Amino acid sequence: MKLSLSEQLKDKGIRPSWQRIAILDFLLSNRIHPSADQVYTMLSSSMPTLSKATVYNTLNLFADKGVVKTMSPSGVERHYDGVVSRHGHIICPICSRIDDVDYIQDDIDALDRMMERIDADSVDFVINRICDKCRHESI
Amino acid sequence: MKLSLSEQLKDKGIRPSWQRIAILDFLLSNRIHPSADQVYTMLSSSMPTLSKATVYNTLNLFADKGVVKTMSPSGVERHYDGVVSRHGHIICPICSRIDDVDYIQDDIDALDRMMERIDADSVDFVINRICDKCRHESI
DNA sequence: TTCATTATTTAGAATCGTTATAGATTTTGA
DNA sequence: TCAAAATCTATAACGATTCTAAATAATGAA
Repeated sequence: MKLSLSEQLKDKGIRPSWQRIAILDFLLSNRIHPSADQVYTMLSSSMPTLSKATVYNTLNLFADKGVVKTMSPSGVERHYDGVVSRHGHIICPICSRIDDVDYIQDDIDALDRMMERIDADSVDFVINRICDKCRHESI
Repeated sequence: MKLSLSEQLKDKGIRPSWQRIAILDFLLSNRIHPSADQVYTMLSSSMPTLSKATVYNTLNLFADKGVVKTMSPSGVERHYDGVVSRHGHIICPICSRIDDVDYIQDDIDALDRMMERIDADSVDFVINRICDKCRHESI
């Protein structure tokens, strides 16, 4: 059965304020791996009283509790992914665009072997690939 | 045969100023994956006129030319690795310490298969593991 | 419900990492 | 040797993130 957003947050020990629910909802229905600023900008039109500090606090809280994963493709701005099930990311080294890529069994086996060998808590791939848009523009 | 640092830089199209050589030398002889600020702080005692801007400029130039690799373990500060040959990184999710880990053939095969499949420019593992120091302190 | 307590949100200031600017210095090659 | 180009320096500016203190909202006991 599928849990509501509110119940998903409670499950992770997070009190489900409407701001938190809105931010999680945004991440799950817009899988664009946004930055905190993008989340704030895109939500503030429908939530005029939303504060940027709340967005940062919430995303940090989510990251702490494992509700989101973070990545820093450009190294200067943190981006957030609301989908925490196992999948990889293709990152464009030029524009820092992030796309999802599903693992095939081969990948999962390799990751599992490495986790075992290193005694790791988690292992992920980072895949660098110039995205189609940047590839065309650079011609 | 082994190239001097100066020749290594020339090979990548970088003019080998003594600041650039010193920064590359630091990265290669202190494999601590330092931040720009760490590089600046640790070098400025022996190079009193060194400017922080030079460190940032140089590290950015090195990254552009493929002399170093960058990573953002904590997401707020960029770190630099002077060793660009293929190897993985174990990152402590608590203190952001970065350690090297050599790939075994198995890993390399899996990475190569994934690169082929995705048409990627490069693929790396990101291995999360609480380091021994943090593991002990959390007891 | 009412009240006190605690958690959350807000706005703005402060901080920190990084980049931009402009002038000084060094290097290069004619 | 001298002009042109590249590099370095110091500092200002910027952008992302965190901190602070006050306001608001939620909770639970009486």
